[in-house]
Amino acid sequence: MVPVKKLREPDENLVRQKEAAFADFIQRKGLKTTRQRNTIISTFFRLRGHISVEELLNQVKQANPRIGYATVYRTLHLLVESGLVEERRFGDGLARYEGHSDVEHHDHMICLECGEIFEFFNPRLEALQESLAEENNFQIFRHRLELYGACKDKEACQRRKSRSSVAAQAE
Amino acid sequence: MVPVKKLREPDENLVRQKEAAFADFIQRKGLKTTRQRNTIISTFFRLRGHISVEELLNQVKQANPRIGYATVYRTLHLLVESGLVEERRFGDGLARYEGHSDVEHHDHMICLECGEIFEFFNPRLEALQESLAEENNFQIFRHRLELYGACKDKEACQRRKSRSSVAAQAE
DNA sequence: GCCGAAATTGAAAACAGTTTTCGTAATCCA
DNA sequence: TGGATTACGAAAACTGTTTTCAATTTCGGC
Ligand SMILES: [Mn+2]
Ligand SMILES: [Mn+2]
Ligand SMILES: [Zn+2]
Ligand SMILES: [Zn+2]
Repeated sequence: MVPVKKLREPDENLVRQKEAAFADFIQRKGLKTTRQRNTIISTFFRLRGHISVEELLNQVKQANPRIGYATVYRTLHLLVESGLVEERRFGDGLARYEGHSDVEHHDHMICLECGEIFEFFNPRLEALQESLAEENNFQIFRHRLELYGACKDKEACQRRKSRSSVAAQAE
Repeated sequence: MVPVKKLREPDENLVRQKEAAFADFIQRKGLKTTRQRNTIISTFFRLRGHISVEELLNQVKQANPRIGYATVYRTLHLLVESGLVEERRFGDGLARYEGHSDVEHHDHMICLECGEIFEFFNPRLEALQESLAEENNFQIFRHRLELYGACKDKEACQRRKSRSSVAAQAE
């Protein structure tokens, strides 16, 4: 029931498809194709999970060490604007990015002990939000739902939980 | 059905109760009572809504212009630590604080046009989250649910919505 | 291919919100 | 009331992100 999505290995075909979609976007906007942007997006799309700027830059530098933060930030903004990528913030002060294989919306459970992030989607939950909004005469554009807690099945997370109590949330 | 909470005028008795609770907290921690902290907390508890640090400092300065950012930040941390106040972040890059008359948990709807924030609580929604977590062997410590959108009943918000499309979310 | 306007890059500076430092002042218990 | 301890406030530091700016690259038209 309501399975947590497993993070897929990025599918090479899908990656190419996205690269093409981004190229389209760039062209439509009258922007230029550059070596750096190509490096950045192809690196990004081949990563999985919720990637921070620093993580991405580190990977990118392996392909081209001269690429700097500014270009990565700028390219991520373009990716978001293109709709191919979503920005997330889970309260650790870093922006994280995910470019999902499927465009589906989903929500997150974040383990405060091991940092693992589970993704889930539940239609009843979504519908309930809609109906609550409706009742208050509110029109939802988007929402965010994050459950913070601990993995129950990992001894490590349960062990740590007992001493460190609830890890403080920074930002 | 599932009423949006109206922001109450802070009740003078409740405010005094909280001031006392904070004094207790300070004492239990072996900290000292200071004029500045008293000014800050009594100002804070008499405000309503989701207060930013700058907003609070502005108010505080009316009582004592010599109080600075550092002390306000430090006092807010203590308030959060005491459990009397919660920190919120709605994606505009500012921390906001609320000290609720009732300790109840609640979630938020945020109008991206006029900035108004509605609070709501729905037991079915909460229960559904629990059961989803259960299914994934996840233990929830806390969660955050925010619905971003627009007031349906304010012409201004509907008007603006049509041109500015969805306001971008900064942080 | 070459020109040149327009876009892009990268290093460094700027920014914004928040935290820390550090010298001075206030608190409060023995 | 002495004096160890805690707090204050201004300014500096910090962090993640954005902007600036001079130099480089792109690309449509010749
Ligand atoms: Mn995700
Ligand atoms: Mn609230
Ligand atoms: Zn959802
Ligand atoms: Zn809730």
